[in-house]
Amino acid sequence: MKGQRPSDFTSRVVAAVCRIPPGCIATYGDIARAAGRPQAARAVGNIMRACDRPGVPCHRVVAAGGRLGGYGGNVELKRSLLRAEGATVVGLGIRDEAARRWRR
DNA sequence: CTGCTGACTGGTA
DNA sequence: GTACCAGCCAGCA
Repeated sequence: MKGQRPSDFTSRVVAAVCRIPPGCIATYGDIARAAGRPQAARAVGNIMRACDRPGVPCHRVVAAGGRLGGYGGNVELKRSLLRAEGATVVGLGIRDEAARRWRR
């Protein structure tokens, strides 16, 4: 690899999100793990919010348990985008760990 | 330079 | 099954 600077983490996160194929969704933890920080899911969310620019399908990034997480305040839009791509959005009445059961 | 917040996760009560 | 807490990371005031 290469010099792994803290800023590099951001680039890797964006690259990982860009790598998500259409019709597929990844969780913040997955992106964090792909970036090299399995526990940096929070930081990933921060980067998404700070890097919500075209080219980065942040709408394909959802929280664990089937929750959409957030989208600046347009979560419904995010849900529509995922549904349009055929992504299995299970975030309907899920709220907590019981939700992750569908995934585990 | 220091501290807080935040689009999260996992575990325990 | 549901609710709360603690931990980790990066960006910003």
